Amino acid sequence: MPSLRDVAERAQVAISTVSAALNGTRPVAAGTKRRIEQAAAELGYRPNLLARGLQSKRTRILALLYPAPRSGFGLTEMQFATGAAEAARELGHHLLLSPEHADPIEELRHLTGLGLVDGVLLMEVGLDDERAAFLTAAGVPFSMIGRTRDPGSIDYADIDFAATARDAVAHVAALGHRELAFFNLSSGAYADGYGPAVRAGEEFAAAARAAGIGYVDGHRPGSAEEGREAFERLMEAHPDVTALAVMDDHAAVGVIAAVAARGWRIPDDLTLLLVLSSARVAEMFHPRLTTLEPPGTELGRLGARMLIDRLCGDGPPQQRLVPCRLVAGDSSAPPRTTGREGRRRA
Amino acid sequence: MPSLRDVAERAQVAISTVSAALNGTRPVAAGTKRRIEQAAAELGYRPNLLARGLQSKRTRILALLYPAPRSGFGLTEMQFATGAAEAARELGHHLLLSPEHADPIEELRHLTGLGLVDGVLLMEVGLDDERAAFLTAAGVPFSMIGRTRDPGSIDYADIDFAATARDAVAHVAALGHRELAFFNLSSGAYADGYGPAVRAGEEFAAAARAAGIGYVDGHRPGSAEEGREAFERLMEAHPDVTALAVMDDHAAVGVIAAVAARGWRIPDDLTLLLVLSSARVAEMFHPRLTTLEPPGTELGRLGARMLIDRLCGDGPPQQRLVPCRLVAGDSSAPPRTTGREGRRRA
DNA sequence: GTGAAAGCGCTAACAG
DNA sequence: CTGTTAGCGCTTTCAC
Repeated sequence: MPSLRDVAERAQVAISTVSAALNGTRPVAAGTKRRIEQAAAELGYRPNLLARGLQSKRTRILALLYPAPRSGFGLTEMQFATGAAEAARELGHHLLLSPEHADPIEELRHLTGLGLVDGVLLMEVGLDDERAAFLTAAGVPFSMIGRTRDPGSIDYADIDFAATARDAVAHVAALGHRELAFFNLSSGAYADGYGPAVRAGEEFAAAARAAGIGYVDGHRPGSAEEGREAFERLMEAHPDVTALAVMDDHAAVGVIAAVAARGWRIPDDLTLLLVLSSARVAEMFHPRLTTLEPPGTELGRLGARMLIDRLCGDGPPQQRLVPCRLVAGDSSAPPRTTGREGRRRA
Repeated sequence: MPSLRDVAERAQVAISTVSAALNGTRPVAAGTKRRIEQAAAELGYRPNLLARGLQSKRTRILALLYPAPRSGFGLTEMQFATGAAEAARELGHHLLLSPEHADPIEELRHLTGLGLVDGVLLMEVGLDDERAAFLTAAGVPFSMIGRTRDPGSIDYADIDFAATARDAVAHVAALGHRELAFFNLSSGAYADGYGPAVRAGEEFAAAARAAGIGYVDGHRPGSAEEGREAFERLMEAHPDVTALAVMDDHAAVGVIAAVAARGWRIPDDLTLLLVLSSARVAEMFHPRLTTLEPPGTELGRLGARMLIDRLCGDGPPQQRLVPCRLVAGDSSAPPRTTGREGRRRA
């Protein structure tokens, strides 16, 4: 690998001049600059990032803290990573994929102490996330995909649950539904403080209220079996519900089975929405479910970009909310008009 | 951040002694060593990886080349990344997630020229992969998840398609099936030289032959619609087929629809196997499909580990094949005994 | 405009 | 066993 010195020798100038010419750090005569650039090109010179980083205290490397995959982990989480990696790349940075284990704080202390990364990207952020508190205290630049309860001036990109809920409610309301039920994420799979579960729950309730349509929640099925049970209990207690929004993929499988078991069909007898699941998963269902697809790639990109912005200069905190995209499938239709016999057609 | 010098001052020894004590590079008196370790601990000293890398020419950073996600991309690819990142971490290394774009070779040249990474991990390896050729020529250490047509002495971890096919065939044969069909990956979604498609195709044929059961292939549906059509054509041409192995998730959706359309049920009238799809996807189906689940995490781990082995010392090339895990679902059963009316029960 | 020189934090000879 | 010294490749004063 050729170094600055090799370029300097070939161009017959001093090392510092080469550095200046290549980085534009200070004015260099046009002719000299051309000579240097040519020499660099001929030698295939690439700046050594380690040397540069050692000197400048900036490595242009970001770390994405990647929690150990748990149930419910899927495409969206992977999109965070790929989106962040792409955005980083476009902005001349690199992305380290840093798996988290038993003691996130200790690992964070270690990682940031290495001098290897300029900043950290947090995902799967809890409402009271200790990592965020630690990084703030340690003065390490970071941004979040998701957000804590009170993000203060921390940069973050999160799902706009209010808009998502509004869109979902508007979608079913437009079809004529007057009674909507909501199955939240299981309290088992996620700690109770898990942001998406809390926020989605609140916002769906608010959106339904604002739209003046009936609303039932309280169920939190986390598996197909629980989904089946939840749906049966729902129909017992609230037979007038005609539309259902489900957060958990597996629960949706159970709901579909339960619907079939009572001789009903989707969408004729029940409008089913899958919330926070990717369209790719929705396509696995038959009929294809209407989905509120989380903007995973976009959030990853935003998270990386705002972190890089922060590293470069400091502006005001960037806090972005992006709604899920409603992808209409074949699981939404006007409400059934009778009880058990299915919807009458005109 | 405290440096070696700070530790040296506090312990009243020379910098090089601290380095030696902390790295075990050369013998250090027990007492001195203890003093040094204590000083380091008190200061919270962390070695600066940049400085170390600059000097030692080893950064302990690996790059995983991550192709732009395309259709058919899923959990398995993510598992490569998380598995590799975890294994790297356990072995004291870091993993850079490096997205690939238009010109993989140029990007590879760039990445390796930066001096940032010690080695490269390739995934989605083609039978004639130009990246492998480039890295070999450039003398950059690398390993592959997947493999080229002729891997020579390159380290790789790949799926054991022969064992996978054998297991799948044995599974259906044990249930009593005598006629198996195989739907390969679409030639559209993947270039014709895509290893898994080619190898799985060959090995399923071989396994069926070896087991002495009838075998039909040639279909390559890449979507639900194509899956539906393929199944109908299959049943027309080969009405005696009772078991079907499908490589593409979406095609499986179509097959299931087609099965239902002709009034059949799974598994009573057709045993359906999903090959190379994660159990998580299989659970989305109803009934839950029997799956041959690719060892994504394992392959990622192996890939990282063999690369690190290669970087440390050089032994013989490591070439590992890992079979898919057969996860029995509710889509396999003994063959139907009659044509259209479904299986008679005893 | 350009060059010489110091030094980022570390490792690895080489003396002692 | 321990200290001194010389860089790794780069950025950055500071003279000229």
